[in-house]
Amino acid sequence: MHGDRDPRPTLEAVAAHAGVSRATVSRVVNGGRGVREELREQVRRSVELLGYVPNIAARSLVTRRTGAVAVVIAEPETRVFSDPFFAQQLRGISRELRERDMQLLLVLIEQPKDYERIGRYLSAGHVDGALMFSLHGADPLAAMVRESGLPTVFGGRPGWPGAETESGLLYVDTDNRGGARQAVAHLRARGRRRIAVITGPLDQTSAQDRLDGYHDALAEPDGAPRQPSPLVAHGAFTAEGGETAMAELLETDPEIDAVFAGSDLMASGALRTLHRRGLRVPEDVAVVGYDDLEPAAWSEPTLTTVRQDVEGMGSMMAELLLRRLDLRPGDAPPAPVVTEARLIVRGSS
Amino acid sequence: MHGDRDPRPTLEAVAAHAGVSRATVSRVVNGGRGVREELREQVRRSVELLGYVPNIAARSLVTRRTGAVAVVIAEPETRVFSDPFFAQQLRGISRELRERDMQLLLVLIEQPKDYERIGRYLSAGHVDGALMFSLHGADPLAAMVRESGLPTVFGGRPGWPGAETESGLLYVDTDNRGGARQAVAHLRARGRRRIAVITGPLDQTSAQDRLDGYHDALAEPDGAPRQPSPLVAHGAFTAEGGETAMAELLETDPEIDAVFAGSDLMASGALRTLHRRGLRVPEDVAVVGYDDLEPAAWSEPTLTTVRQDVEGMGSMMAELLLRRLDLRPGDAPPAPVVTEARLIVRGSS
DNA sequence: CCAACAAGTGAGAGCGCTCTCACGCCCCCC
DNA sequence: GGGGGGCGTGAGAGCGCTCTCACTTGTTGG
Repeated sequence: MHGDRDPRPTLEAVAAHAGVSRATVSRVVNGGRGVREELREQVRRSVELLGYVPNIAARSLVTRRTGAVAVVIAEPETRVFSDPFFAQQLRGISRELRERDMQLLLVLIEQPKDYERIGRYLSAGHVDGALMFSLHGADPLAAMVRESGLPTVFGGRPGWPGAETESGLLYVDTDNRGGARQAVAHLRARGRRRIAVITGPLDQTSAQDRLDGYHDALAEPDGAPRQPSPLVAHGAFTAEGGETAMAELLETDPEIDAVFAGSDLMASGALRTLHRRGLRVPEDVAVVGYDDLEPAAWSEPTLTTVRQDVEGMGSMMAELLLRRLDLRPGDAPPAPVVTEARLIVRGSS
Repeated sequence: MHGDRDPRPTLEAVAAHAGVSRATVSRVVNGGRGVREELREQVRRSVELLGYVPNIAARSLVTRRTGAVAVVIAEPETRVFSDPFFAQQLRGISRELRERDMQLLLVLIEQPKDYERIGRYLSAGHVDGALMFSLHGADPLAAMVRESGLPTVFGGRPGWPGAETESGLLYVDTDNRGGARQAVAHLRARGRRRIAVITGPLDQTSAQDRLDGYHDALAEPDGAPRQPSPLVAHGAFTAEGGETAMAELLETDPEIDAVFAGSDLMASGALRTLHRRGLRVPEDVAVVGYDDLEPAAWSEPTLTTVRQDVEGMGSMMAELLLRRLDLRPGDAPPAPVVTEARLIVRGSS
């Protein structure tokens, strides 16, 4: 019942079995360079036969590498976590790490008091690097990471003051601005002339960038008359927020004929408000979302939205971090990555 | 740039600084029993001053404890992972583990070939225990775990052949059968007399249990005439599945006046089919879901559903595992936990 | 033919910690 | 007053691994 997992063979045992020294077995186990093919094969057989698995604790004690990467998800609001987004990124990350035999340590931050502890933890050398998500504005973690020197890759462009000019900062972002621009340009191409925007919290660069893209698109000359002024409301990336934002917008300007929501969730909220007011989508008001989450394809009508390769972003983050970890003194450091965003046209526009 | 995280003080350094032996510092760091209060305080000061953090690799090398728990999510279908369910459970787990200074190793299984590797990994002593989710029928992991003797707690009652009688099996489940019974009883109380059910994949106990609950409720005498026969369709726990299942049901029996879907997702699919056929909800057909996920509250009409304390289940799983790990020879082993399910009545019934 | 060198292998130290054991001290009891 | 027991402390072994260094062999060039 108790599981006799202990009599695990050690390097020593394998060495004895294969009739070689510990050092040789170690060499074989770690790549096998500099060992005669014949011997190598013999060691491999012994490893197989005895079911040898290296003890990572012992290994990392001497190599000073833990073989683990922390994935830190700061979650001041519950919202963040019911988001399929993370799940998908995590998946990409997991795949990449698994290929490199690295472990994924999941660190969830819920309360402010967790911060200090986790900062300590991360700088204590328990992991080789960290992946961090959705930091808001000047998140304390950012500073901690910088001080500790822990190699870190951020999910989404960090937005703390001075982040743009910080050198060596690593992140994977999607082209939020370009995606938003596409969305709004699409609405204009459809003949919409009073296009509103519902933004997320502007202390996240993704929300700010999407808003910027909206402005970009409005400013682009396309032959049609310019929209008198931008129409902006804030929705906090939640469905409820989208609902009230849409209501506000209609209050401000009942003539609105299109709305670009900074997330599918907010778009779904907006849709509800429009339904309730008896406005038809897309006939009266066209709606475009952002993210292309599953529900986007199910909503009534199906949602035109902007898709990003979420899983790919996850694996890129991991890859970037691994490259950074493998960096040799002479090498050029890796650079941030910005992935493409693509408009998916469906029924709502 | 490179982060000079290395000159971390060791036990030795703290001992020297405090003028005591390594052993004493170790004692203080690990609970401080058997050390004079005065000395203890002095050691604590040194620890604080030098910023000492124990090297877990060294520690676990000798204690044979890793201080880590694997959370294994087998995910043959993508569906599983876009499910807010896991996210919430993970959160409960994370909270519990954090309190005990244990680490959460996330292990995602995507491909069949991952199984063997992960089985090896788990039995290799890299973690002290494992938490496993949503195993289908006779998942290979179950056998691996059993063989390796790795302490494990399952999320959801395991369903492999013989699992019921296996002693020492630990899991946390919700009262699926009771929840389903409540749902269907509620429909009958509302005067519905032709109640259909849309089930999930029956190789998962949760789906089977909910179906059993449906049958239970139909069999309960309540004064009203008995429904001639059960009406069952399968929906695979997806929205699309719910959609087609509902269509099949209406095909079979156009007189259906209520449907109990084994998940909110399937209920939302059913809702779409009903809409499309011009059937009104709840006037013509009442709908009840299961899970109480966010979208349940947003659908049109809002969905009557069965709620379970997902986050609580997560922390219970962790707690159960930790109790199991701390078990001393004489102690009574912990037992599985089944949490309550509660019907939430909303607009669709 | 021997020095110079490369390649393959083994011996041994040591990573930072825990834990057993022995030692010294003080208190108590006969 | 001496022996026994408890408590607090330190010395030292050893967890399983990697890595440096020295050694042995085989190969090459002068």
